[in-house]
Amino acid sequence: MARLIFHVDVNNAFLSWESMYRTAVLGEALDLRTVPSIVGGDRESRHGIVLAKSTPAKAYGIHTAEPIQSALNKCPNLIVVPPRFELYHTCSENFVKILNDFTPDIEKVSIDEAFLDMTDTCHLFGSPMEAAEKLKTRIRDELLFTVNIGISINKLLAKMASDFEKPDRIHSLFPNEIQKKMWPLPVCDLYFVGRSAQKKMDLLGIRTIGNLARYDTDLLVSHFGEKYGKLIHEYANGIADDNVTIDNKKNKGYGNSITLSEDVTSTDAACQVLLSLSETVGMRLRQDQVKCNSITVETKDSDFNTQTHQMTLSESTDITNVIYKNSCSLLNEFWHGFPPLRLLGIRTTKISDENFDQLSLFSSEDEEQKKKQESLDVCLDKIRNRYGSDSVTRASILKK
DNA sequence: TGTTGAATCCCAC
DNA sequence: CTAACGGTGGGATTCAACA
Repeated sequence: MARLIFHVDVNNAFLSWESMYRTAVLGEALDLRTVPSIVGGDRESRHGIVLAKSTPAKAYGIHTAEPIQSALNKCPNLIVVPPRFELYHTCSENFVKILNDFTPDIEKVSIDEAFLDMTDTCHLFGSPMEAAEKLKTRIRDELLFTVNIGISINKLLAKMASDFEKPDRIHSLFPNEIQKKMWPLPVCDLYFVGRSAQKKMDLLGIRTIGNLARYDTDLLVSHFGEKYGKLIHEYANGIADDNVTIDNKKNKGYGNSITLSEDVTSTDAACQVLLSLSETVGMRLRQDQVKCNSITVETKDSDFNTQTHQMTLSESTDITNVIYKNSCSLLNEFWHGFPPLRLLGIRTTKISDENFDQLSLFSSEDEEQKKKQESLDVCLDKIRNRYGSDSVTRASILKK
């Protein structure tokens, strides 16, 4: 049975929310949306990239995720404002609340976009266009920011449609419109065609989505592999068999990484960072009542070369100290102070939600030790939840 | 022959 | 003239080890 799918995308999300807040709440006269402006990370601590741009900034060729310095070179009078993540989360929650009035069948893709399966509820609001119009208007009137809405029969086409002309617009992309509306677009506009695939396709003379759609499937498979070759060919033809899945998906991994304000050149300093990362990752595992059975340590050196090393654990864990100790030994396997490290990260995978304790093959002494560390984590979690994450700090971090 | 683990690469936002 | 360069999560591919 044919479905009706909406993709709703907040226009320039962080920047819209920021300027909405500044004008409506702080009473600032300037609307950042009307001038070349960006929300950007802190350059002092080396987090200086573009998080969101205004439409006038985009006209200067400024892209999301590019270095702020590079953006400033393109537009010297660019206005740069710091992010307010708590605000954005609130905006996102309000956004989803309104979506919920149109269908319960919502898949939130990220902080600023969602798929809606409107198949069963659209009739309550009129035609698909009328329903989208009502949704868009409610968000604009009540929340003071604009969205684009894409309408089609599957997620891929709906998403492609929402990316058409912006802002504050509704577009449909039904199968009979693919040739006219989607095929003329550059191939890199197609979902899942990133930098690498685009480069390869350029060499093959594939410039538009239409070129790709009509390209020989077997030839694509030979260049891009069985899986990806077929997928991308189907996408170019608007074929995607995907359901809107209501978000109860569980994480397959939990990770944290940080670019340090200064390169690290000693194992002591590096392990201190790993401890802090172990704390946050461990806390998230315990919060979700899951354990991990594999740990990966990631490094990025001063030349931006990244490396990862991983290990499987003998026993699943959610204990901060176990994650910490193993992370340190992983790092010590391949790094001894050189080259200087710009970034450190920990990622835990092989997640299980077993609520039972696996029988230990080890001594009761080890069991005792484990129980102690578990209750230490429980205790620290409680204190931090009640009094804030800064209320307790490891002595080893204070020493610095 | 097929599976697993580790390292790397790719993609999205 | 060159540098400026985030964080999180999902997945595929490649290779070696192993069953």
